[in-house]
Amino acid sequence: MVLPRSFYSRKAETVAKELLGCFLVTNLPEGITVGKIVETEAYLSAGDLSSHSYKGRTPRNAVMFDSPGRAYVYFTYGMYYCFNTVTGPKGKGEGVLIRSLEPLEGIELMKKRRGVEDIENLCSGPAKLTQAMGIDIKLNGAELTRGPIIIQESDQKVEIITSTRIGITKSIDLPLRFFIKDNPFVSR
DNA sequence: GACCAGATTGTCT
DNA sequence: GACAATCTGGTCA
Repeated sequence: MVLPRSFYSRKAETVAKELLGCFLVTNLPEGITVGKIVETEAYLSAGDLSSHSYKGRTPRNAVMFDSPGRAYVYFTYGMYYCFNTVTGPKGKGEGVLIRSLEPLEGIELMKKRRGVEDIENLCSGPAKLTQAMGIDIKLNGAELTRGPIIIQESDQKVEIITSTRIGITKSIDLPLRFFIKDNPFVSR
């Protein structure tokens, strides 16, 4: 079952935790790839100084203020994309960054896109997984309730560990990173 | 293993 | 003009 919009309409921390174990699917002309979400981070709005949305709406972050359940894809470091889901009440500016996946289907395509052979190196980081899944800026604003990117629910129970977020320089003390315990595909 | 430099460009000040 | 929700490949141990 594809996760409905109501799933995303809750606060980012809740969505971030519940996305763990779910399946991210891209269906692009090159083929289908599927990965299990094993690591996420919540980004809030006002008060979260590392969130793109904390200073208000700009052309870049506009999608974060749009409807929950959309994809917020941004370009960073001159060469990488990161993938988020928009969450929370519409207009608030919250989102969840997908940080790593466990590759499940389309692994040969992932290897080709990434240029690496090691399975544990295919999707174990936010910029790695966008490359492996074929996600780029053209998919910014896409609806996750219908293709070409969707997220499917999972009935698996997972054990969740909480920690501080990675790769940021502001609001570094907030416990908004979540990952599946003992999963080898988590980044770092 | 740990640590460091370099890549490369959109975005905001 | 500074910096970025990163990754890779190098050095040194």
